Amino acid sequence: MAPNLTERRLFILKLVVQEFIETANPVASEALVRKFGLGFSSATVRNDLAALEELGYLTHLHTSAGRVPTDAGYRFFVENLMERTSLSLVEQRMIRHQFYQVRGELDQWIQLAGAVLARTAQNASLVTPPRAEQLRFKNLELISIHETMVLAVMVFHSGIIKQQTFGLDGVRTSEDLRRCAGRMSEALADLTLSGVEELLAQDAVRPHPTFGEFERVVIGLVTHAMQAFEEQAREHIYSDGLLEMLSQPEFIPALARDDAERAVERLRRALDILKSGRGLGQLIPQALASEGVQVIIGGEHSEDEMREYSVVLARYGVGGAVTGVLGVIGPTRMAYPRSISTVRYISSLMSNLLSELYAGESRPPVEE
Amino acid sequence: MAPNLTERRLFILKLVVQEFIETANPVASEALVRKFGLGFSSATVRNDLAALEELGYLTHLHTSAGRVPTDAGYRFFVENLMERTSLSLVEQRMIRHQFYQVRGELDQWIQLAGAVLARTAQNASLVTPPRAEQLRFKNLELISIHETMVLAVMVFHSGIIKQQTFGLDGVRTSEDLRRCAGRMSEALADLTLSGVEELLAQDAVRPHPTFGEFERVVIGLVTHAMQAFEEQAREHIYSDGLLEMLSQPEFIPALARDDAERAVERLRRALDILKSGRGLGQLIPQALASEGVQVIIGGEHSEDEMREYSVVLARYGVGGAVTGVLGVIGPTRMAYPRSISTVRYISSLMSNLLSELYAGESRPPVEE
DNA sequence: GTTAGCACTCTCAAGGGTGGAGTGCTAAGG
DNA sequence: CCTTAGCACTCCACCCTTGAGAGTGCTAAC
Repeated sequence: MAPNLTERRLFILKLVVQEFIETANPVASEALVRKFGLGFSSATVRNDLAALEELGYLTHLHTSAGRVPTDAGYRFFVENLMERTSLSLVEQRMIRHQFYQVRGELDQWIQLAGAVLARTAQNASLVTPPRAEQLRFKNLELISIHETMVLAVMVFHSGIIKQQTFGLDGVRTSEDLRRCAGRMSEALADLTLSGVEELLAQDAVRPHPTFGEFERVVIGLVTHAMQAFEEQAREHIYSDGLLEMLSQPEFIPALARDDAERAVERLRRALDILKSGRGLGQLIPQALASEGVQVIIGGEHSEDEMREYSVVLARYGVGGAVTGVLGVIGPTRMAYPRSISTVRYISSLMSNLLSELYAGESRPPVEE
Repeated sequence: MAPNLTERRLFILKLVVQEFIETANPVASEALVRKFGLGFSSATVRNDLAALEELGYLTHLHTSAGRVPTDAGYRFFVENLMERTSLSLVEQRMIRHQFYQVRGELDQWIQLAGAVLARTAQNASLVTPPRAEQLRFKNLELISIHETMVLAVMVFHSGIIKQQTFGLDGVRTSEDLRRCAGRMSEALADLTLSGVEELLAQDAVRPHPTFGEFERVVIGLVTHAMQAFEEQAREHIYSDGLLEMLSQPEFIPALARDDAERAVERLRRALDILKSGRGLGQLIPQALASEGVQVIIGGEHSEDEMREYSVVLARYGVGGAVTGVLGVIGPTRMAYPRSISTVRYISSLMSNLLSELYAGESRPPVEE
């Protein structure tokens, strides 16, 4: 800690950050003294504020404006000043209850997690589906939709399902299809993508005794589906809470300190980020490789588009087996303590649910 | 047609609407004469504009402002003045090509339709998944995830799939599960929701000979899934193109005639409508029951929230069997000809794709 | 090191004036 | 009777000014 950071200055920094987070207005020396009944005068506070500005933790937009935290200021706040809180037990219980109501429906969890994150942190949320690092084939079913049209349902370990329809050359009975599906299921069981590809390659060299044209088409289909999935899983990000984020003053022209113009421009930018995932860059893979809650603040992003946003992320999942990332995204003036505790809670809740699903053993109840 | 609607007045009305749609600025008499080289003076145009205003097709916000179409004006334009155009062949081909690339993946169609609609009409889009008016059970598969956890995959006619995991009391082998699934598949085959419910009810009165506790749990699961689906299908609307809609001047404060405030308020409203489907009211069921492209303009909506928006909708699907709705939503100042032709094209394209899938017979190629 | 006092800076909101755009009306012309 | 030129009138949009208020930075005294 820098030498000229006295106890008092730290305290004042903390107050400034908290106050700005709460009110979204630049905070003035006088106001601090008044609001918190500090035992020293506003002139003293002014000196300290100037010192904190010198250190790079605060700025002000013009001479007669109050102070505003810089990214470094938020960072310092998050690392050293913030009190580590948890969601209230009531909130925790309400959240658990909601998850209980959609038990068994994995894809609902993701949506629910997104919605709860957004609502609780009052910002946008993003969730990636849990992803096994390697998809393993489990089972195949072929269902005739009509004479020449077949629906293939592929089930993978970890409960992921892909469906795909395709046309036939000739007509096949359902019995025929069922037998074929059984045969294929056996042949492909437990294979990963590379395993399936290998099988296909071998078959090209020395044709498999029981495979016909049809079987090869199906294997091609499976390969395609697995490839598509691996690709898409890397990309696809579910997001929610635009409306919640929009209720932040940064996006409300009347309240925005600067031009109304910019409020909307900001909004467009935010939408773009959430929709395309552009700007998130390496954040997701990075979070997947880390433990605990990651906080990335404004200019710390590698992407310039994110200069005005902060992201709070955490990994969830069981062991190294099935993992995803979830988090909150919002303006740098974000209620970090709340966002962090929300993300932490939801990620551990999701981890528990997943481990119940996959390991059959539940961890001790989530507690903070 | 009202008696004092001369040829010329109709022509002028058409020009005003087109011009306003294009520029988003109130259109002045002088400007019309200049831009289109009309063979009569601005004073004449002014008289006609006044007459058209008298008839309720135009307004102006204050004495010295140009004319703006009313909802009735748009309506008249759409019904009587607009030229019925089609998408260019190049566009049609590009769109077809994109659909070709995701052939076989039904849920991708929906997303693609949403994206294409939005991009082509430069507004937000909404698409409901194709829905059979009655879900019919086809097939069930039970897959053991681990000892006490089972994944149920339910397949319905029309290729809809639902999955649900659930816990077991005891341990069961996969062989056991498979047999059970086969038994259940047979028992429930081709039943609708009410059929399954009836079966369950009968079983309560006089227990089915081959059903055990486990079978009853599974039937309960199926019922639940079917109920959830029927409920959700009614509700769930996929939407896209927020960004496209945001690029309309109505949402850009600098260009909005009125306050910047309102541009953002409008936006929040639009987001809310798209996310919750609130405000769409009876539109979807109505569109499902109609043929052709429906246009609902501003105040014609039953819901007041939609006063500033128009919706262009069309049903798609095969016969009465599997149908959905897709369309475009945007400010009343919408490029109706383009929106309508886009919606018409995409809906007939989707219908073709679906009929290929379900009927095995393809309609003649889509052409306008 | 702390504080009171004060000059200075900058924003924000309100007021007033001006130019321009566009209409509505009237009276004259075809 | 329809069309048109001319003109007064209205209202917005923009600019400028002004004054109040907020908050700082500095200085000198404690």
